[in-house]
Amino acid sequence: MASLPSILGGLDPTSDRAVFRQIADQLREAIDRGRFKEGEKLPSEAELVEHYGVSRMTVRNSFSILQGEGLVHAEHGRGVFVRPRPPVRRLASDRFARRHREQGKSAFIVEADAAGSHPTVDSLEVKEEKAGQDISTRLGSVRRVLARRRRYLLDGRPVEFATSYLPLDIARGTQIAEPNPGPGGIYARLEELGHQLDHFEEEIRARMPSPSEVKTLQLASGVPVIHLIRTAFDTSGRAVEVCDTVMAADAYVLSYQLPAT
Amino acid sequence: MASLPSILGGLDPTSDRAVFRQIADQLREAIDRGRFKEGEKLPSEAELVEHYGVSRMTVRNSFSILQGEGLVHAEHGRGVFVRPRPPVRRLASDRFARRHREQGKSAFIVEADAAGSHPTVDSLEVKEEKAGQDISTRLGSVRRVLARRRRYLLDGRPVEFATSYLPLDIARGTQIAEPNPGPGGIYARLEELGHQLDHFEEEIRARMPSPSEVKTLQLASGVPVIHLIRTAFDTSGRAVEVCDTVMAADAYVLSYQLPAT
DNA sequence: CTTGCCCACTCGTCTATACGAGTATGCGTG
DNA sequence: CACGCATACTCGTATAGACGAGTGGGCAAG
Repeated sequence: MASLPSILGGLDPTSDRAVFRQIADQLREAIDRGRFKEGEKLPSEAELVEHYGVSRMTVRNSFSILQGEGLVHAEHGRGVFVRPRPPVRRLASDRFARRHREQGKSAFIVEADAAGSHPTVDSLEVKEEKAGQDISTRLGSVRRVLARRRRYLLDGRPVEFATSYLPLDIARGTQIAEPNPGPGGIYARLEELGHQLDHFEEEIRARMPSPSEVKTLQLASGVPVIHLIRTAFDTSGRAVEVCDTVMAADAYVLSYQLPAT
Repeated sequence: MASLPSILGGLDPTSDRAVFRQIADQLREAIDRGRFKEGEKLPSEAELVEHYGVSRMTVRNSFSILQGEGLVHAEHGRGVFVRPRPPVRRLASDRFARRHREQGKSAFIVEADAAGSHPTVDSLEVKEEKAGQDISTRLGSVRRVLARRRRYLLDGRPVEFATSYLPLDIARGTQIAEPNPGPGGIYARLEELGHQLDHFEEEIRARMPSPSEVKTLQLASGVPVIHLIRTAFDTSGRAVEVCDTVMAADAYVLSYQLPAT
């Protein structure tokens, strides 16, 4: 690494911009310009204290800004690093097309394999439970539902946590209530049970994660989540499934095709 | 407000959870339980210092956690407040349907009026410029483009900043290059120019805002942005427009309909 | 009564210090 | 050579204090 003064400038005492913001600005710009590359270690707190002639808390304050922006992450005992942009998983709007369902594996496994990643599914939980207000409304005022919870990982990194809710009168006693729903997933089973799927409705929000989501998805600070709620409708117009998904936003790009008609 | 000890508990010195995290946990839980309501003022730093018997920086540290989660926001000289969840704007996937285009006003104005909000559009800029790498690729290797920039506000609050890029050979000299593109917007003009629209492609990402986005959208800390890139294709398969939109995530829910075929 | 100022309270910024805990390296011992 | 420990360096947590600046209410002067 080049010497600090050659990368970072000095402070402007006449500026009304707070010192810790000025430091954050300089570090951010250096990162943007590629003076610090992805995964690279930034100068230590002590070095910056020395360089700028400020106290350590001021430097830490600067780092905390960059952390909130998702630009860097600190590792206890090692240093502060430029956060690498992880490879993203693209979700195409045709990902539930029937033709993708004919094969054996789940959509997640197939896609990940194709992308050369190592996919895993864990924390599988299948149980009957009371539907929350929102789920109940979306499914048409059902009281109890079958909930299928699972977490998806790519190369060991959790990227998505999803829960499917199905009305008991549809799912109870079927393979949908089993941990392994069989080839083509629960959508294939639903169609076999006579619920020909007609269309899906997806609602998308983005927000900062709750503490429990941070834990489940092992999220770095400064990484939002995408909250997707999908409702599946059969040809009779009935909502047959609601899938509530929370995704690490830095791992996904969602893609949709809209007709212009 | 009830007395502090009745709302907030004490600290657990035996816990290995940091004190400032314990305080943040208690405040978060109190907010979730509704002990502090939306827009309500939290106890001041001094009060919490007194209640917990810790130093002021520790309390501020707790607040900064909650701020990062988007739960609270501080106002200089006034206090720390529970951040109200603003009314959200729903974007339906049929928002570009031709029938919505026949009327005079823009989609944004019509929707906002219907929702009882007061819509504004400002920072209008229309100019020719060099296309960036990404835009150029999406439009099919064009070098220069017409860029239309505008910011949308609801009841005075900025919620969205959008830039439309169009190939010069299509847009130059037409009403599309005027500040006011006329009734139905640029999509109506494109169709009049013989570019019958076929479909749109939308890419969605979520991330923390850059400092300039924080400024433009007046974002509170802990609010991510939704980054949407829409490409419009005409019936010949040509990309005729790319619209790059950055939205305040707390102001939007995106909604899509997908066929199951 | 109105105006304007003062003051108390609030958060914002910054310093200086202390100790704890995780990481990595190198050196000395076996 | 291999192992283990000491040590230096890193960030994490917490204290105590100081001054600045925005807000709002009360009080005094006009």
